[in-house]
Amino acid sequence: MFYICSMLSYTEENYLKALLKLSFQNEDKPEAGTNEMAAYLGVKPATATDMLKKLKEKELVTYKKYGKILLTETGKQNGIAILRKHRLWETFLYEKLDFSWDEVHEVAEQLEHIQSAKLVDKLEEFLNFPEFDPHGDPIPKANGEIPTIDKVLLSELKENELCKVVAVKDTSTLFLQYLEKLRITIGTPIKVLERIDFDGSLSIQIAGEEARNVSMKFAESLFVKR
Amino acid sequence: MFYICSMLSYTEENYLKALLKLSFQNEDKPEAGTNEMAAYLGVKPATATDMLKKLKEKELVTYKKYGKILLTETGKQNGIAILRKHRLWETFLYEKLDFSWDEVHEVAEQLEHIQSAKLVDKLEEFLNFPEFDPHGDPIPKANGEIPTIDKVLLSELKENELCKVVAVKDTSTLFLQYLEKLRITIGTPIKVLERIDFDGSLSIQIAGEEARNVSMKFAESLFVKR
DNA sequence: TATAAAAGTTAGACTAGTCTAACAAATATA
DNA sequence: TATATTTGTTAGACTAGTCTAACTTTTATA
Ligand SMILES: [Mn+2]
Ligand SMILES: [Mn+2]
Ligand SMILES: [Mn+2]
Ligand SMILES: [Mn+2]
Repeated sequence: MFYICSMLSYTEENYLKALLKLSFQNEDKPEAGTNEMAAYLGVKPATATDMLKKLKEKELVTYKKYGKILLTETGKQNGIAILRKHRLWETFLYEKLDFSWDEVHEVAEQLEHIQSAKLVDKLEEFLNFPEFDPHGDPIPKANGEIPTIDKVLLSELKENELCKVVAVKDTSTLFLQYLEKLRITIGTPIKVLERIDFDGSLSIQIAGEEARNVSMKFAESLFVKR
Repeated sequence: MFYICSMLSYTEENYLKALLKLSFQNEDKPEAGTNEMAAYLGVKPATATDMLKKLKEKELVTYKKYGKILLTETGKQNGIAILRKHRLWETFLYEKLDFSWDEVHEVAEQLEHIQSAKLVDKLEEFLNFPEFDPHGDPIPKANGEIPTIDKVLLSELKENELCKVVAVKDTSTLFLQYLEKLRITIGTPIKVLERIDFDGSLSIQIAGEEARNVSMKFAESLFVKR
């Protein structure tokens, strides 16, 4: 794969991954803006502009003054490589080292920058070629392919529909710990008992337990499979 | 342990570990000089001087202009913490990911800087509390203790003495790959058949195989236990 | 002990990544 | 369309870590 250029700094890698994540987020248009990017990375817009120029120089993004930012194919493949490492490490921490799913992200943010092609491939093998990380997000393959799964937001279900949790949209500690408290994890079956039109909240049954009301915000943060 | 201060940069950590390694190397006097340190780290003396001032400011080393450098207790404990991570990661790569013993060091140089107390302790547990890394070097415990083992250089043995390999002194790829070629690894039994006074070389028997001659340089690079 | 060599320091410069403050362009809104 | 708001850029400054070149101190040696 001639795409993956290995002389990227820790920081450049973070920008590429951010751009990739933003391109997933803004589904239709995979473009991003300077401010959006800066906000995502926790830096000031001026800082993002500078880095953008550098990434453009290296042909990792296309962009012109006051215009939108788009990853080039090389930029995208590099971003995917980081995302792959991130999710493999999260899986390692979760599966092998007993980290909880709200703890893995922070450490994977560091581990994703370790440079060693052998390491990532061996890690994947050691984990038995997992397709999804602890949050249900797809783990890119070595060739850059990203597994897909059909999923909808819990909020999209109709009354009496049955489903299984497949991923979390919100990966914040607060949400993940709330899910743990509700004993919801990847694979948990949920039935929608009632939709409350007033505020968009739902009455749901978790793994056959007694009914429980969850907010619209909650229902829009959980991906399920019908 | 109030010793471990976590706000050390990647670079500061490398300086502390280098100082610790040098203090082991110069057994009697655990001091180091500026040039020695710079050479070890692959930077120029001027660079080392600057960093030294910073480490002194943080009370991680004691040192005065034109004087020798010594780690403070805090500096030492921080250095030990890095060394612990380095050796645990080397063990992980070797034991779990099938890295060879000449490949582990480079990647562990990166992994040793990952910040997460939970990670290192869980990793140690996952590896079953190993006492020695793939090169036979002791892995510091969480409390800073460093296991010891009595070992001598192969070159110190007399004719007809029997021993087992316990560690390598030289961890260069060239030496490690040579050992592999000779089918010598940690635990391999060796018998000294003859000492050649002319050049300090030895005739040895490796794991009961036929006799073989090894140089003085070789014999001074291998630690064994009688 | 005088001098040469080795060891160590200082001054000044550079890069990567960041910031603030001022400005410019694009977009939204009245 | 004129103006206000949002979005993005530039200029200039700062920090960490590095370098080279010139200088100083210490140590070794004749
Ligand atoms: Mn994550
Ligand atoms: Mn994840
Ligand atoms: Mn090593
Ligand atoms: Mn080692």
